[in-house]
Amino acid sequence: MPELPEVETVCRGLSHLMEGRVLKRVDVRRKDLRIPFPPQMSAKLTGRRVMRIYRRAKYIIIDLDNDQNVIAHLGMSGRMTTVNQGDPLDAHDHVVFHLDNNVEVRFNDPRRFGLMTLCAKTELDSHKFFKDQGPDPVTGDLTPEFLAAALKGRSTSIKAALLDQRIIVGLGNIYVCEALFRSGISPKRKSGTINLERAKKLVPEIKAVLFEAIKVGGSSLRDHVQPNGELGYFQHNWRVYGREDEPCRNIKTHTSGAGTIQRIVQGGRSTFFCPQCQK
DNA sequence: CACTCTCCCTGAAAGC
DNA sequence: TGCTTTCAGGGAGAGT
Repeated sequence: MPELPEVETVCRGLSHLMEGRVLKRVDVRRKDLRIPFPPQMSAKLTGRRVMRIYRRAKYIIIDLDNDQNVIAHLGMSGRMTTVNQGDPLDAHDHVVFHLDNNVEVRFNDPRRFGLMTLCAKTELDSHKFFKDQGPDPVTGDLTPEFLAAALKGRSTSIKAALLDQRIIVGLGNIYVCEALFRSGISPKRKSGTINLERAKKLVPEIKAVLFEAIKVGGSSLRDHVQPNGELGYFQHNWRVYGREDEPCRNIKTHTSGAGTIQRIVQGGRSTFFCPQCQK
């Protein structure tokens, strides 16, 4: 599931492959993903040079040599792969970029929760995807003071609040669970009770879990591309996510008997946590 | 406005 | 073994 670190790693791989290259041809192989592709997207991209590729929240931004940006989101099953020109297509290869060095980059997304669209550069900040978004924990100015203020008076759970991209961007289900565990904060706690003292524990752990994942992603992939051509995915060792009924790994509790990781459902989504360590 | 719920989609895994 | 059911989840929009 691509969250901030995976998108960051995909962007670095795409930068390596695509920056400076001309899009010789772009095949758009269906009419939509989560939203329709813009009219004439293939024609609008053909002949353009890729100037820069970067991450904004969980979106991939491709900066072209005209007034346009490509905006892409991987949803939950979206992947970018690279192959040599002419390799057999997969049924879920929805967009194929043919570069001017005979390399192909493909946007593959079986579940089609992803999207790809175009936006004038001057309208990017005011685009509906971005205009209400909170700060970025990695590149932005997320501080304990900001988070405590943003959560003040809210009755919803801290788990739900951290998934809300209007408060802060980049976190998905996995990293929210991991950051709360590392902070010793219960996912069930009301957001409004995250005072400055608790925010001072939480914010550094949000940043740490994301930075660590980006570092692993960057170092585990040669040139950010795996042997199978896939960009941006790597092995993780989660402390709580997906570990229901397994022993808690928090060393501090082991002296008094380790807790057991529990799974609960919040907002229709699984939350993993240690009731003993997280209060 | 704050908050919760439902839906979109397919493939892997679990259940029978 | 083979079929059916369940689950995963980001974000939009509807509903309370």
